[in-house]
Amino acid sequence: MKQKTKRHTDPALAQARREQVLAAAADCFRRKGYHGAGMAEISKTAGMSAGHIYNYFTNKEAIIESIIERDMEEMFSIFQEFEDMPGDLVTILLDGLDHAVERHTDIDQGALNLEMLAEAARNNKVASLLHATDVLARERMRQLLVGERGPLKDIADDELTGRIDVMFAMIGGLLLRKMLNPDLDQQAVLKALRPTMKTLLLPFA
Amino acid sequence: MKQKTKRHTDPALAQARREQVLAAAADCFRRKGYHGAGMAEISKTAGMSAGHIYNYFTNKEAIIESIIERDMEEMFSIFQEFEDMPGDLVTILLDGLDHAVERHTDIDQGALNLEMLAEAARNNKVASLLHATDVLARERMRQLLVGERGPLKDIADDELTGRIDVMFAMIGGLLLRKMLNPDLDQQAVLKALRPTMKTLLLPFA
Amino acid sequence: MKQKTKRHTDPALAQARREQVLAAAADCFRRKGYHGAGMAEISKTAGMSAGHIYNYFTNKEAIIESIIERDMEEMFSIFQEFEDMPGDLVTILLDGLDHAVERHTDIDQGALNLEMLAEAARNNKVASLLHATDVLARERMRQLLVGERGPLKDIADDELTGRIDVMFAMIGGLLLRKMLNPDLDQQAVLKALRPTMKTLLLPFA
Amino acid sequence: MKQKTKRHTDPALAQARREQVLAAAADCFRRKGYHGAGMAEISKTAGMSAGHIYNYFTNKEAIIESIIERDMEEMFSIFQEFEDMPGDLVTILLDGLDHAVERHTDIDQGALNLEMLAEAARNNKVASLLHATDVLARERMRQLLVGERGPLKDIADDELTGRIDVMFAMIGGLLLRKMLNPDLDQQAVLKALRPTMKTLLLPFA
DNA sequence: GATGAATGAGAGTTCATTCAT
DNA sequence: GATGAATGAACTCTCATTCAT
Repeated sequence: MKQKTKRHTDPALAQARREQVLAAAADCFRRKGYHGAGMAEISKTAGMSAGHIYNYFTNKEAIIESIIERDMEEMFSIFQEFEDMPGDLVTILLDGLDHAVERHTDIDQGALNLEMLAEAARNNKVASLLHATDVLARERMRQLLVGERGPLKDIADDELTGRIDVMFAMIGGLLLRKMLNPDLDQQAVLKALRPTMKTLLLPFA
Repeated sequence: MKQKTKRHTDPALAQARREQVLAAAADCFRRKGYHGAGMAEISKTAGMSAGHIYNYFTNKEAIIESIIERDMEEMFSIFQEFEDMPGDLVTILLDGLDHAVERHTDIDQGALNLEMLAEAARNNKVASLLHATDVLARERMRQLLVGERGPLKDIADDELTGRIDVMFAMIGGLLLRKMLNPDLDQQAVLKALRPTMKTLLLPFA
Repeated sequence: MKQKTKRHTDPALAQARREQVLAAAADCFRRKGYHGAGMAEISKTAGMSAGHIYNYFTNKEAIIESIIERDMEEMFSIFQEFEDMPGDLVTILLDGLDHAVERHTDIDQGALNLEMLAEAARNNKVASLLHATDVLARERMRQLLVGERGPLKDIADDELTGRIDVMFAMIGGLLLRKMLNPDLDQQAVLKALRPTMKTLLLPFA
Repeated sequence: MKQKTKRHTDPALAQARREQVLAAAADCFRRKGYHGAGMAEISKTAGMSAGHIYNYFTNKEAIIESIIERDMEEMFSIFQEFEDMPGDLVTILLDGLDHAVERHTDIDQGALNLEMLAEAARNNKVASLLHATDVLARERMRQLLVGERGPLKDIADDELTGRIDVMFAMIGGLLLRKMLNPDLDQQAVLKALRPTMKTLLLPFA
């Protein structure tokens, strides 16, 4: 429901317009929040009239939904990268922490993510999308960890579940840290993060 | 700006009224979010007229600001408890995880906290309050860890900084986990969380 | 659903405000039509802010519904008058034609009635109200005609049905006549109308 | 104003296009009403782009005006039929009632007619067209009734005027009846309608 | 001739805030 | 102190109309 089914004669143009809107909306949501940003402001940022946006999105909600879906796809590509990398998985994941910290301490993206989470608390569609995304992310992670190359092939299922949630909490929590502590020292965080993640990636003693 | 400077003839009554409003507002924000809850609903929940609220708070923003201040005080009392407990600090902190998980997976409180964080991205007053609270919380934690009974008396300053941020990220991140995965298994999380926190509380090998 | 259930401290004031709005809206609908008249215009005509109207009516639709209900009540009082009058019913009804013509050639009321009928074609709630009103009106008329004093006690049921519909068509149709022929001569109409109605009120030869 | 004065290179094609639009618009207005039907829907129904319609009609109003003109012509052809029929005029007119009832209880056409009448209350052009049509219709009827074969050659002029208005009210009113009472029994109506119309077509006793 | 992308004014509605009582 | 009637600006969304192609 997040994209108008309306046919456009020039699909490339339509896609370009859609992306214009998504970029503008993401920007506005970051700065003003979902409710704080009006369609007027979004349209001005997107460089098109407010009315025209409705040729590409059924309503404001559909815009944030599309943004979420876009993010979802991006997340999958990250998992794919991990899966495609050769070598020891623990090493790969620990090395990946640098990027993860980078990504989760981008204050603009963080603000946007918070908006989406806050919106999820009162908008079922948004909540469903986020839940679905999370289910898939956990599943991908699980398969990574118990797969052929996985370091946790032998642990109990619910222990694995707990570990994954704690990993995600830790990484996702960085976003909150950056909001609450803008001076967050990434290098210091990484130094503490690596041994901690290692604990989670290997069987407990 | 969060409290009217207006003089009230009966300061005790005024204080009671303020707390009535704060409790009602927190309740409404939890259920509907900051933007979703209207002054009408808050006033009904508080058992007083909408207009009357403005005798105690200059506007809606001032209400959420006051709620944050109240929460801040609550957090300090938790640190105080840790400090007052006798025995081994690592044990105390690890035992405290049960309560921490409990507190951070309360979905209503989580929704409210997310609202406040999201609001911080665009409301300077809210941001300042949260930042100040966080500075104090980190400081309390630091003193706990490097204090007389502390397990990390000997590590470098910036390493300690990193560890604290990761601990806070991990605990705070649980809030996000619960929002994204409402079926979160608290016991499984605790089982993974304890060894992980222990890694952070003791010098790395 | 046409009246807000919201409690008002001063019901008399509330009622007065409601009537202010209804009068203003009826006026605007007459002049501009239901769709042509905006809430802004109605509120200006009513002498209150647009927002305030929503304290008394849930939405614009509820306003036209209330107008219809008001008209419905007026219609019943007219039937009541007929029923309360002593004397020969045929004479009473024929004498009532003067008022009927008067009422149905009021061009403002006519315009408003047409709006309501046109709106009924696309608004189910309005249609239901009008249908319900019409059912009741036909029933009242039927009881008048077959009642103790009625002139058509002995005719078949479906003949009676047909007669009532033709009577109502004839009277209601005057409204259309006045719209199409503003110079309509009321006296001339009455001269033709009386014998015609008499034909309908007495058994056919 | 109802037709663009713009010159078209192929007038026949232009005329065809105009009729395409009129047919589509009439269809849409019937189903959704004048205000309920958008130019987008009309253009889709007409099988041409919205913009192109503006090459044939200055605006939406011009479309309904043209529809009225078309209907006007249709009405005249009905009178012509009566005039061309041989035999007793009273019989012809009474026999014509079947068709009249049929035509005036078509609920879609009725909705369209109501739209036009309602529109007349606020659109002078529409009002003028309808008035002019009505003048002509009354004149045709008058000539039928007082003509060579007419049954009312000897009655006073204003009595005739009144009778015609009542006849038209009765027939036109059926449209209202059908809107208010969709279950209207056509046969029962006809049984009551014939004697009533006969009363109007013959000198009063 | 024909398209439909694009506009922008204006629609109905909500809600934080004010103020007379 | 307390009320809630009243305001009005801002919101999302629609749609007749224009115009570059």
